[in-house]
This record gives sequence, C-alpha cells and structure tokens, in this order.
Amino acid sequence: MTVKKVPKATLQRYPLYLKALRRLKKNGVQRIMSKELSSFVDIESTTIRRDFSFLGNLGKQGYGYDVDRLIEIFNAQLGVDFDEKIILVGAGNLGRALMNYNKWDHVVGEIACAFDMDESKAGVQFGVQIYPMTMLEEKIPEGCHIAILTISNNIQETVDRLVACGITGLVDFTHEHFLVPKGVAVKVVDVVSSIQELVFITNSMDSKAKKQ
Amino acid sequence: MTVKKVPKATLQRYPLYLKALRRLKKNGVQRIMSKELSSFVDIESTTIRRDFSFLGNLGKQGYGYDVDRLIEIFNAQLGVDFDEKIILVGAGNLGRALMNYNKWDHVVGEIACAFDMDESKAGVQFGVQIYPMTMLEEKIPEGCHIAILTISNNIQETVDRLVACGITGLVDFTHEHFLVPKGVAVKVVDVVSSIQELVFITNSMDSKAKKQ
DNA sequence: ATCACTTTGTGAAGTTCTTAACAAATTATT
DNA sequence: AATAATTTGTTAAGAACTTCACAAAGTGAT
Repeated sequence: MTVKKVPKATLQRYPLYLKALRRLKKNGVQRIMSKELSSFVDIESTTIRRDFSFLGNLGKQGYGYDVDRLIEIFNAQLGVDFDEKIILVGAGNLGRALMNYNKWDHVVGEIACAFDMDESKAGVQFGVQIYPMTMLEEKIPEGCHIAILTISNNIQETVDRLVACGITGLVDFTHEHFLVPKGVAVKVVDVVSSIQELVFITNSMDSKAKKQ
Repeated sequence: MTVKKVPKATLQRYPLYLKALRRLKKNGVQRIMSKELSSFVDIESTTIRRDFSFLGNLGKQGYGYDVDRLIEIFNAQLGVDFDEKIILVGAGNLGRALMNYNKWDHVVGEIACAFDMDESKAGVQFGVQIYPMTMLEEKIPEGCHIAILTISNNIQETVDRLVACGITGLVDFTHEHFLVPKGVAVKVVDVVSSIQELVFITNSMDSKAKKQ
C-alpha cells in the first residue's frame, strides 16, 4: 500500500488523530466509528474518513475502525523510524527542557546529540551528549536530516551550516526569521506567534458575539 | 478602520509577516514592496497583498509599504495589548523555560503569574509569581483569558477549571488530547507533532525526487 | 505639468480543501 | 438465509483559499 498524494491540510491532522487514538486506546476503546472520533477531535466525520482513505482502506463498513490497527498504521506512516536521528541545536533553557522531555512517547526518534555555542556546556545532560558548535560538521550523525533549533544568536549562519550538513527539516523555536533553500522544510514552533493568533481569534469571536 | 472577516489561513500568516518585518527593520529597510517581501517569506506577492488588504489600504501604488507603518499596524492588530494577562499553568522544565524567556519581544503581554500542582514550587521564579494549583480560582487575574498549558497530569480536569474561570484561549504544550467547549480556541504547540509532520513532508519530498 | 514606469488592491478564474449524499460492504437480527 | 441497520469510501457539490490579470493610483524623471 503506497501513499497517494496526501493534501497538506490532511497531513497536519495526522498527528492529531494519532494523539487522540492513543488516548482512546488508553481508555480501553478498541474500535471506533468516524462519527464518534469526530466529536472527540472536533473534525467532521467525513473529513476524517477522507483523511484516512489516503492511507488505504483502513475501516470496515458497518463496523468502523480498529483502534490498534489505526495506531499501527499512523505510527508507520508518521515515521516512527527510530533510526531517525534528530539533533538539538542550542542547549539553553528551552533546549534543556526538550532534552529532559521523557514524553516523546516512542513516536519519533530521540535526540541523538546536541550542540551549543557555549563550549563549557559540552558534556552529557539528561542523557544527551552535548558538543561545542564548532564540532557540528564532525559530530553530526550519519544520515541525520532533522534538527531542532533553540538558539538565539547566529541563527542564519547556523541554519546555513545545518543545511550544508544535509539537514532538510527544521523545527524552529527561534523568534527570528531566517531563509532556507528550496527543499528544506521549516516547522515554526513559537509561543508568541501562537498567542498572537489566539488573541486575534478570541478577539474576533468576542466581536462576533457582541454583534448578535 | 475595522477589520473585515479575516480568513483563517491569512491569520496564520500574520505572525510570520510581523516577524519578517521586524527583521527587515533591524536590517535598516524602511520600505518594501510585496514582491521583495515575497522572496523573503516565501509567500506569493499577491497573497501578501491580499492578506494585508484585510487590514486596510496599507500600501501606496508605485511605492510599496512603509515598514514602520506595517509593524505598527500588525502590532495593533495582533493584540499588543499589554493589559492582556496570560497565565502559565505548570511550572516544570518547560514552564520555567517559558518564564525565563526574555524574548517575548514586547509583542504580547507577559506572563502574569503561574500555577503548579506541586505546592513546594510556590514562590517567585524568574520574576514570575507561582501559586499552588488549588489557588487558581482565587488568584487568576481579572479579565485574563489566555493560558499556557505545560502540565502533564490532570490535564482534562485542569482545562475544565480554566474554562470555568473564563479562559477562552489555550496554548497547549501537553502531549495529550483533551476536550474544550465551543468558543474556546486551542493552539497546539508540540515538538513531536512537528517532527512527525516534518518526517512526512521530507519523506514525500524524497520520493518525489526519486520519481523524477 | 506631462509622461513613462511601478506597484497596489481587487474582480474573476483557478485550485485546493471540506462537506453532503449515497452506493457498496459489512454486521446484527429475525 | 434473508432482511434491517450501520458505517465506510467516494463522487460530486460547495466553500475557502490562492493566483492571475489588470484598472487605479501613485512615483519620479524630463
């Protein structure tokens, strides 16, 4: 079963489904209907069915979906590739919080190692080896192509070096804008942006409420 | 100038624009054309113009946009409401990292106070007052409606309490799925989900490359 | 001032995503 | 075994979003 062209919008919902399914499994749910899942994740049942359909015929008419089977398939599709090496660039407060996160839930590969400008930070923290930034090219794991960026200085320069090392996916925790060449995907994770969006959303909900 | 109905997709790009504009300003750029900005943020110039148009006639034909003016307007629109009180729920590693973040860039209101299950954490950290979770209803600031969630236990229960206290916007750092009533907006911020998306995106880019 | 040039803001076309509606498939019941 | 009741997967309609294309409005040089 090879994956058809999955729409971007669908792609963004997959992690959400997986999270919800894991929760359901924990609650002892073994089978679920699209309609039931719908009220759980607040996405139309028909959207859910279409989203799932890109990965094959996962359900059975008149029965629904097997929770275990779904989890298995999502795990496979979402790259529970534990060989997937991820590096952490920046071992400041946020970086340390990420290293200490024991909740990666065995869903993606763990952080292989970390790098930091501050040479005095070199060593092992929370079980993760930290190298000085100068050793990036030397110590970056073979075949690694995802980096988590939690630095706040020399961002563009660092990104350029990472890209030169073969990084093609960046989880961006910085608060700055930087440029990447085509072919490199960036996923921005930013509290401030999130709050801004929320403020805007809740404001427009408020004004809508007032109009009524 | 009152805001027309802004499409969701546009909304998600506003923080990105603001970030880029701040960067441009720092680089000494005083005026910018949509086409120029386009290559900077990797969004079509016409999309940029339409996005901007929801907030009024911000540009001048034959001239472009004034960077300062844009920043000002985005600041205003994205709720640089410094009275906007934000609470932090959960003062663990991640929570502390957020409290210590000095990079909120004067863009959104600061964290007003924090709450944690662990009563021994009560006190002041990084200049933020931490209260025990039991005092939530008592100590939550007047008119506060945004909360950052970095807890890992009793999530649903805590969310319910927050909603009862008038919270209408949640920045969700937990790795669990929870339910909120209509009218409450949730913005999920999740490294794992981000990595999953990245893995998927970069994988499909790879297979596309192979086909060619 | 006039004219050539540039760039915005926006109708209209095109694309992508969502939802309604229903045939096909399966379960459950009699 | 046949029938009723579900629920999936998908076709087609609708909504949301993006992009094209160009009139309108400005700039800047002569």
